[in-house]
Amino acid sequence: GSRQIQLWHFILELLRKEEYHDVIAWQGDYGEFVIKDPDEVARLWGARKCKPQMNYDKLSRALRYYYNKRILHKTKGKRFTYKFNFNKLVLVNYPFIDMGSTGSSVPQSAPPVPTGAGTHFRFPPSTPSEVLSPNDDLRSPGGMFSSVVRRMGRGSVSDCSDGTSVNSEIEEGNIGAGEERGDRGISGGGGPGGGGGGYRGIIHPRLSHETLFRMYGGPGNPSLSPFPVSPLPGPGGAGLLAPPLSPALSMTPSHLPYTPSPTLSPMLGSHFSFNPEDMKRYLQAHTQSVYNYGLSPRAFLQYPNIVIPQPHRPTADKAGLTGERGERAERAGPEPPHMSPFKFKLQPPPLGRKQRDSSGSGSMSSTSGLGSSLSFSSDLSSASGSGVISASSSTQSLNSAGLPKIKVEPISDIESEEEVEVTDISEEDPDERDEEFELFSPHLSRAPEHRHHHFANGTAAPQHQSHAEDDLDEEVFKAPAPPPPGLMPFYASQHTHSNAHRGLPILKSEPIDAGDTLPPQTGSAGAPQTKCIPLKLRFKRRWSEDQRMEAAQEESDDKKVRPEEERERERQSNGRMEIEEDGTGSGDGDSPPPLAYEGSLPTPLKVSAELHRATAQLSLENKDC
DNA sequence: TCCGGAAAAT
DNA sequence: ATTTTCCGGA
Repeated sequence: GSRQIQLWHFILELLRKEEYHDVIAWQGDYGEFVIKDPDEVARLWGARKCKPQMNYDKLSRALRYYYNKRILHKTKGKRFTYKFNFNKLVLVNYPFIDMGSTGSSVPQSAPPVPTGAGTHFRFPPSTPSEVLSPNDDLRSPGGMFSSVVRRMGRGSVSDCSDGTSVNSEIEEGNIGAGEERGDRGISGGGGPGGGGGGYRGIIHPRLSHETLFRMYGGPGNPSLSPFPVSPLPGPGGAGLLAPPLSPALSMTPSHLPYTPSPTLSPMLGSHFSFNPEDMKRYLQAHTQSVYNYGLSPRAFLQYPNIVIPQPHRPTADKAGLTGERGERAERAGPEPPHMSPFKFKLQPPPLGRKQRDSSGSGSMSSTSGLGSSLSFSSDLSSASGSGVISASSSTQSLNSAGLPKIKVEPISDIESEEEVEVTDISEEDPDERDEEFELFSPHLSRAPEHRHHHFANGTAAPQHQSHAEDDLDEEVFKAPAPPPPGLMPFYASQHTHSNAHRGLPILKSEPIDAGDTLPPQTGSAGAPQTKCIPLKLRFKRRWSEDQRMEAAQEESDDKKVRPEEERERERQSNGRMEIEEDGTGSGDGDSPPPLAYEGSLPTPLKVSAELHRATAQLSLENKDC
């Protein structure tokens, strides 16, 4: 039944609608949400699935199945609280988003930074585009909740045989009133504060719907049914109209380039897609968070388009400890704006080749600097074709601005990865690394060229790592399909300045070579890679960043797989107690994302804006029972 | 409450 | 393949 809506999609749907804030809402941080009214959520879910007998017990069982899939985790110690593994959900699917250019707007809800290191650090270097497009959009009213929903031809109304008849609010987000809302809900009138009343009152659902539809070029794609999901009466209330609703759109004159269509949708099986713009932002945020958390930069490897500020690193210094790079950050100027708080090794630009390339710039990818050098083998990718190889890596080119951009080497560059992992990120838990690795590099393959390239660099290292173990991953996490060519313009439009020259990412397809594959590190970082690791061992670790912070209250992984360690860790974690509670007073100031719901929500929500945004854009289809 | 095994249902 | 149902156990 992958065809049908999946529970996590549904949850996300609910989460992004303030109508349901009384029932389920983001709380805590970074993907954490609380089911405030389990019965209601179950009821809604049951309605959607036409399973009147649904109850929280069953629903929660379904949620538990997500644990191993790593879509969700339980936040221990907090009742009815779960957490999305958002990274996976998003990043994996939108590797092609260029994070480099988007501006500094990311700050927001990057999850709490443990060390505080992140403060001065801004991942996305400021760029011209940043200037041009102020990030204020983040806060702007309509921003985050616009969404595009793709519906099946008949998807709009699903009728359950039983009388429940409730399906729809979610599906129809915009339709007039929710029938069932009446019963519980938002009784006060629209949840958040009864005061203003829900946005429904403010925006005419219909109107907004139409408007958006239009914006998206709806006519062209009838299947699209964008609608505003959130009120966000912005300051001045101006935000109600369509344009404001989607800052992304407004910023992107030609948002049209990205027209979610079934075929184009990155998520193949699931009908779930994000607006590229938002994704871009999200990714930025994520990136920042990665930095903040001191995660392995490896995460970036999967995203060729990501430009990482180059710490000065003329030559290959392998063990380069991080120390030095730390502080010279220069903003504008031809130099890379930031240094990364953590140490990682960037792939040295292949000098000789680089130059050649710059002149020749034959095929896009390598020259473009951003071209993706990776390919994801996904259903689509196969469809889309095969393989081109992007050149590797590192060719970096100066952008028009003259900023040297360095692209982190995709998987192919094992060496650097290893370096990173082993040398630099000591803190990092091997497991996590694995996780990350796996998370972000679903199905990658190396092109032969890469190898050569590497050697040329002198970095010939035992490369493996391409690891192909994603078999474990679920569909949802499958590698994203290569961005449709049509999408690319998106970037260009966004970043005319620096990125315009970039070529389209190219897909390279390469059969996964088992031999090459490097199994995720199982534990010993330093240990030599073993070619074959038992499947069990390879099982992915569930968590990544925040998990660690949160202290491990969460089990690290599948007990089954690695019983011993896990258990232990878990024990420790359990020992820990959770203090967080709701927040009334917590000074934390939950930061509901920049969104201002109207006024303020009754309940302080601490939500990761990125999460919000991203989820806001998701679309799902198929609501038929 | 939460966790998962098991089996059935879709 | 995912979810529903049922359920014993912590």
